[in-house]
Amino acid sequence: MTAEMNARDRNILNALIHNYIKTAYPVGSRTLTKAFDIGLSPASVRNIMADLEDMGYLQQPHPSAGRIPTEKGYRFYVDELLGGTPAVWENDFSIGPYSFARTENMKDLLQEVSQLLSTYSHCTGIVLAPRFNLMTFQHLQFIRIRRQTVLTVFVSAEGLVQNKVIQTEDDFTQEDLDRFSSFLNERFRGKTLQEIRTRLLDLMRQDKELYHHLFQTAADLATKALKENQASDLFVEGTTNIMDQPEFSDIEKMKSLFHAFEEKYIIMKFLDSCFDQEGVKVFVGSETTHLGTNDCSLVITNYKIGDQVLGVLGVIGPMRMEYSKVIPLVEYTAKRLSEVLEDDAA
Amino acid sequence: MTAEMNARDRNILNALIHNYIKTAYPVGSRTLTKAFDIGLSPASVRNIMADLEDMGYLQQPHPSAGRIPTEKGYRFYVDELLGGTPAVWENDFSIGPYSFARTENMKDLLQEVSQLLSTYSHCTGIVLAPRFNLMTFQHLQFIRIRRQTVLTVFVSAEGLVQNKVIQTEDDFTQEDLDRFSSFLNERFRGKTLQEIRTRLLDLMRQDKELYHHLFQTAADLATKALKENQASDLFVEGTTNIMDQPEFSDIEKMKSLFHAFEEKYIIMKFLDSCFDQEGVKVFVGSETTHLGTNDCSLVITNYKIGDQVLGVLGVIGPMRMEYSKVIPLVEYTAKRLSEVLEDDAA
DNA sequence: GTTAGCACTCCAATAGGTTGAGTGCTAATA
DNA sequence: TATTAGCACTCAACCTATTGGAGTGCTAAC
Repeated sequence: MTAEMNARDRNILNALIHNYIKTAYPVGSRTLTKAFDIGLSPASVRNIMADLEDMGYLQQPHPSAGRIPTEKGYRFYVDELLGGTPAVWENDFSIGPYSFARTENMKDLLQEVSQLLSTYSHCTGIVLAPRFNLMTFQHLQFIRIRRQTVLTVFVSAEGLVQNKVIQTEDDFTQEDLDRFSSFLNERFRGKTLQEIRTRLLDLMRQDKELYHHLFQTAADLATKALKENQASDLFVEGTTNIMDQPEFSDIEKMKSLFHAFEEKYIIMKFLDSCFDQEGVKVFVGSETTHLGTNDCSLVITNYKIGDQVLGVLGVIGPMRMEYSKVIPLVEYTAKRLSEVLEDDAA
Repeated sequence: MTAEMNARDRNILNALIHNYIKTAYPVGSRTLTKAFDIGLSPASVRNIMADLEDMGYLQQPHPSAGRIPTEKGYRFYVDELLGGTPAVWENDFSIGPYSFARTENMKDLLQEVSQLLSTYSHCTGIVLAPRFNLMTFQHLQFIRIRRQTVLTVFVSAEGLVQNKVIQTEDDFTQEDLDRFSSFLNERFRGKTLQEIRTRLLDLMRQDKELYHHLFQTAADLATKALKENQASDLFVEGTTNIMDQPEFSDIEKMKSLFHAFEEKYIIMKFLDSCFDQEGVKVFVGSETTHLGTNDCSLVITNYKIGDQVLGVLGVIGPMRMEYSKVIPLVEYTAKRLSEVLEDDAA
């Protein structure tokens, strides 16, 4: 039953999926022989298509219609038929003036990247901002806002800025706070937050008497300031692109997807789980069910500085998306972003 | 033709619009006499409805259907039929636990307000963050990021924080920057940015020799830091609520509205223009055409500290929205937000 | 001025008929 | 044995009545 696929079968499946991605209509045997130069008659193609359906790669919307790919079909297409060298598949994906400015503002940069992903893919672009945890300490500043209330400003070496308001037990003057700041900055610059946090914990656990009061207080403030922050940001752009896709003429499907766009943590949780996986990952159909949808695909990869993974970016679109363009696009974009950030950090 | 409307006409119009808002179906004469206790027969109601149609308040989707309100009808309903004391119309709009915490983080607060507006209105909530210009100076801090690059952190008395990265001609040490900061903070605390900006301009125009070098440089940095910023933020929540409305089963209509949600400046520009108008403003149908839609209504008002208007908040929804609930909701929310901010500033 | 009655209109839902794209199967072909 | 031509069949999509129901406008009676 689940026999091995020969070259001819693969060829047919490939052509059919290509055609369906382009037209969004079920593909019949005749159409296929006309559009692609397979050296076979429609009748032969029909036999092969019937086999492919038996194997679970194709399905018929209704008994006398053409075939459309199943989820398994897409999976096979992505894994086997597109080959192994993404950048080559369609490196003519007319990237044109695809270069984002070395923006001073990290948020603007990430939003622009998301925007570009959406523009070139005609789907929705997503960029998960760097995880707070993984950033490198550059500067921490305390600013007195009012009694017992302090604004903390953290600047990472990567250029990301995080503000946080904290409450303190004592009421410090700005001069006190400045002293804490410079004390911490001297010691922590260049270390990752993760390192710093564990070190802070260790030190604070030790006997208070052993340490200078200044240090104790500064460490306390720093701990509060650098505490695992509110979830980092997610940039979602080009959501309206998705409304053009015929598969979303069903309002209910669209609603569940937009719900995920609105409640960003849904998507973030998903992206987080793929944080450490290398290379471009493709999730098809029910593999994205955590987003509240079964009809979407997700193409993502991570971006980094050196070996340090920072965040995740990619594209959300209908299952019937142009993988042959989107996968290289996502790969290329991540590479470019990594480069830009690396230049910046240098 | 456009004769004066008598009490009976108004009564019918009122009942009809109420019914249509509830059901979203065209309302016939029979339905009306059954649902509301008007002391008239369907035939009489029909005559009146025909008059109201002549006057432009009602229309028929097709010749033998019931009537639905026109834009003019809604306008009249909002202006004349709802009466003049919003808070009283339906003060039972079950506000329940409607109280937002005195959040430390202004952004979270405004987002929460937007969320609440959407939840209670079943439409989309929008909150325009305070205009940068109108805020009161509390603290300005400079943080050296790298050569000739400085992060400026501005804290307003209202509790809003703005970060901005600027380039400088000279390469200052952190000590230099700290001196500039404290110099400026001493002089400017409590003044509005508008005041400060004009004063900075005046002073910088004067002969450089007259002034201390420190002041010149500090003023230069401050000018850059406080320059009319990127547009302030807009918080849009509950966009999926709108998908439930039958009027948006037409994807094209929905798309244009979501386009406005995505390109926030479209909405912001509109809100900006209503900045100084007192009280709750209602825009019906084509009056919201700047948002790229003709089928929506917008209910907004401003919020403030004392007499100082800070920003704008409100609700976007279909023309057929529950004005009698939404208008008091918007008014009440603005009042509550103003109170919270006032408490905070004190 | 109000209302009952009636003829009329039009949408919406239903059923029947036709078309066209596509299939599966079988028998003929290379 | 693999491939193909031919044929009968299926089903969605479309068009065309047909019907039922809700609602109107008008007129005549109250």
